[in-house]
Amino acid sequence: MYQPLGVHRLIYRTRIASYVKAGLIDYAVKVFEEMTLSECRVFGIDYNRFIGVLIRHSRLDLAHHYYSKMAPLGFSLSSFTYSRFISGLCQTKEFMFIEKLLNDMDRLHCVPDIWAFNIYLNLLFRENREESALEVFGRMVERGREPDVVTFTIIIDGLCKMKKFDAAVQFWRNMLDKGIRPDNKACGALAVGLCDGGQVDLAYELVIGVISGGLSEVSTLVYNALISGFCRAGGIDKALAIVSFMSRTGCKPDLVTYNVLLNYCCNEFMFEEAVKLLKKMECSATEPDVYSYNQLLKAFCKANHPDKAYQFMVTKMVPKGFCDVVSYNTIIKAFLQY
DNA sequence: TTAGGGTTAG
Repeated sequence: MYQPLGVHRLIYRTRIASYVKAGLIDYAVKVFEEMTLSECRVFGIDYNRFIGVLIRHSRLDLAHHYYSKMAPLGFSLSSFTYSRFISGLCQTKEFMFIEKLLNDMDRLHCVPDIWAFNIYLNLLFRENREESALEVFGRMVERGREPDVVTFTIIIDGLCKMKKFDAAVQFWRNMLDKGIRPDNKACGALAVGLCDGGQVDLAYELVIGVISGGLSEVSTLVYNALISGFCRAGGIDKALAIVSFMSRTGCKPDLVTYNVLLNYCCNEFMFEEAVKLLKKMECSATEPDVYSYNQLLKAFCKANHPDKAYQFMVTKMVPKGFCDVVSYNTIIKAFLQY
């Protein structure tokens, strides 16, 4: 009986769609394969849709396979599918193939979307391929894809981790010049990054600059990074000033804020302040944790009072279940040195 | 459907 090929094609498509809907990708693959071997023409759109499905289901090898089959037929993917393909390949770190897809897109004059670029940039920095990352950034700008706050955050974070602070700050300024408002994550990347590298004053200047300029609102984490940075650099006054500043902006100190300050007091033999802080915590909604108690334990030991430390441990820490390997190591070391 | 992870101890 005569049946036009269009009907066959429709049947194939329907079968594939129902298998995909049911999550039976292997069956869908079989039908697609059958379709390509049959007499009906398989169009670019069929490859596009099916490769899209394979990418969504993380079947990247198969997606690769069909991509190489479709190219000689003169078919190409849609810009959307190319972008999803690149994003997917970032999970499997297939750099060579990503580059091939980028070049293919160039030839077709289509540009990956912002997600594909950001995901790729992030991968390159995670793999310490800073030079390639900056090249990709240049390529992105050249092709007219405007970087956004996520792009800049990835770059700033990556550069700080590589200790390239000047370059990171340049990108921060570049972002502001473009009128992009740094959000909490962007401020976090810069604050944490610069403080880790000992550039606390610079971190403070840049981050507080955008907050007091009304450009950004940040979370406790960002303030904590700065507070901790100043405590480590011996700038307790600045640290305390940030604590009152954050409270004024409606951002309450949390457990980490208290612990950072406790840590400072205990290292600097400011025993009374430490006890006061601990009591304040015990009375507040922010109850101390094992970290907090370990700070006090350390303070007793540093003051050459392992006996008092032991008392503190037995009466205050053990009943609350707040003793860990750090507590025991601290006290054992103290008794050995006593 | 699609992304940025990062603050405190011995």
